[in-house]
Amino acid sequence: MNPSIAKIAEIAGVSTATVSRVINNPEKVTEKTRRRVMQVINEFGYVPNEFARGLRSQKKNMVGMIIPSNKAYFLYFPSFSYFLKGVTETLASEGYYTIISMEESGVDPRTSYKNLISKNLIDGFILLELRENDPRIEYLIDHSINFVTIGRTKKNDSYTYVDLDNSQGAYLATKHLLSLNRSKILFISGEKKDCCCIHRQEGYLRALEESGIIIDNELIVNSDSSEDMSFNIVARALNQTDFDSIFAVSDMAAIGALKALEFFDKKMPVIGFDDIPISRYFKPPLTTVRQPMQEMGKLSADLLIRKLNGEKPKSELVDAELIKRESTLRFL
Amino acid sequence: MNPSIAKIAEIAGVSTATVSRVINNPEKVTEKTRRRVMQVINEFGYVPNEFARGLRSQKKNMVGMIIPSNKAYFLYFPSFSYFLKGVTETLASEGYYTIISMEESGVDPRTSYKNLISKNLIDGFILLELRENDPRIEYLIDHSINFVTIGRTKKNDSYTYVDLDNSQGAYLATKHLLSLNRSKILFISGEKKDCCCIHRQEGYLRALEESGIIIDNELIVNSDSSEDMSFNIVARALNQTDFDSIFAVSDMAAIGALKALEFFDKKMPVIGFDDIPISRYFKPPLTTVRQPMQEMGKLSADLLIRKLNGEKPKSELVDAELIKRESTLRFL
DNA sequence: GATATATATGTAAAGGATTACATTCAAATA
DNA sequence: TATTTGAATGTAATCCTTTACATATATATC
Repeated sequence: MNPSIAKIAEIAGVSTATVSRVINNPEKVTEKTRRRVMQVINEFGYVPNEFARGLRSQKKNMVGMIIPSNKAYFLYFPSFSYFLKGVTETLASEGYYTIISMEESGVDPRTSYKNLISKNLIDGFILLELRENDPRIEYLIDHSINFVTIGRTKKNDSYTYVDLDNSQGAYLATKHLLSLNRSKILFISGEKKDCCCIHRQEGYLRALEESGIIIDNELIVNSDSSEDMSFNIVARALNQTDFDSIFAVSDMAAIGALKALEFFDKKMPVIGFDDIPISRYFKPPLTTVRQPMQEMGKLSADLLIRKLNGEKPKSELVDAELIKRESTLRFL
Repeated sequence: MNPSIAKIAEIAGVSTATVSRVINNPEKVTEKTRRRVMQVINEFGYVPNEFARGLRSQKKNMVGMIIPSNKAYFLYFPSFSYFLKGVTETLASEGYYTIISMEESGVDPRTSYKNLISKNLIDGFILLELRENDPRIEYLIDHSINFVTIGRTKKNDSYTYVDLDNSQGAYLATKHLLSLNRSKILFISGEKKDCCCIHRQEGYLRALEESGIIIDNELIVNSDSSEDMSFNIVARALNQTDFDSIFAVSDMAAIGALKALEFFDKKMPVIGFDDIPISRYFKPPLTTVRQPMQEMGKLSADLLIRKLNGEKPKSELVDAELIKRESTLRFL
């Protein structure tokens, strides 16, 4: 079907080695022969066979991404798709392909990685939904596989990450609530081991401390970030705890909170995190913290490519943006 | 790193051919040698190198999916992610990998396909967002590349598709409005060439005709399915046209319509299409038509696999489901 | 028991590139 | 002009499988 390098070489009157050089190391070839070979390549529409190339050179031009398949992640997906766009477009521009698969639930999170690695299919990975002590990190380092994570663990000097400055995002959100003269802020966090949540809690605490407010541990609650659990948490808290505003670690949790408030006919400012599309359309529209998803996708792909080229790029922390909407503004 | 087939063969005391048979055609090997070879394979954790395999056998175990990158599609993504889950999990279970990339805007829609095909990287494709006279269909048929489409064109006997029964979905929606004693239904359609829209319009017309209602072409309007355009359409229609309910071709368009109604302080039943997550959370919660996305993903992957195995599977039409919510129920 | 047939296994080519090493050729130096 | 040096090109091995074909072994038939 497609002509092989041998055919191109024959027609151009050179060896296959020279054709290969024209493609991969043009500087090692005379201007004159380069021209001639390129002409034949173009004329015949020759494109190197990726399988042959990958087999011989061990460079596969493939990057893997294994997507968490829990429901929460899916709701979050609209923003995620911008991330995906950033990743795939950047990778494609450097000749890499993106292989995706879904995380299998109920198995060791390393299985999918193991699978792709042992098949010799992948140059590197982009890791999503990082957790403290994530076993994938050690596994990939042990197998000398290149990777970049989205998010970072506490011990983060042994790998390259792209992370939202979650702490700063939470700090902005908390400051915003403080500026509305709310000081008893219920913080609905997520799972304890979730790296994002840890940093967000940090930002929340920092803002409070900065304003000289004494931390009340009663006001910090863990959840699974779901709407339902958040509803229940707020419903219970309304009886048991004294609070005047809510900062939730995800938009869905914030929505659950708003529903609980509405149900019990209470009103107070609520902030979420992520800026999923629902937030804009919810009534009241939800104040939230937005991540530059596409940029993060781009960045992570960039860093990975540089790692694959043997560089040691520095990790990146990107800024969060507070999006103010009715759910807090109506308390101005 | 990973042991090669030669090493396994040596240790098991057989030829590489036999090892290969154990893996690919176990029925051609004695029970006894199969056992022995399998034991060595397991012991050393041998996994065939996909690049070598793909090169030699021309079976690449890769399926490509090129994702529309327009904003509308991204909002729709949460459901799309279920589709993706269906696709990747089904493909993975048969040993296929999923390569994704983003459609480049402003270029021939065939470019990305061309690229992957010429690199000899892909066994087949799943095509999204089909249009009437979609140039990709002819292109792929011409190059004898296997593919399955989501959606179908008018002329659909030359390829295999999975499609929602859009006509039936629209029929259900229209019937529902009729049951609320609304007969002057404004139909906000999408782009004229969009296959979905064509079928949805068909269902709308069928329901009306069945009830003996004379079609008023004034009531059928094309749009880009966006919230804004839909808002404007309804705003204008309120002055110029006589209608008592709205059926929009997408949830975002329905939301635009609801906002326009609210803005002009009018009330009437509105139905959307797709059941994006926003619909459930919008006020009023939106009546809409749901597609079984995960099932469609599964089905399309199934059909593609069967095509790759040389079968000629029949296309599939799946049922739509009407999800009744406040946006119509409050007019009961 | 000899022959024909079927089954299991082995040998080696092929798939299409990259690349270490060898060779050729031209320019630079003495 | 003879010699050295460096750049351009070619030769052939290599990456790791699969598979057509050849051979060996077991089974069935007469």
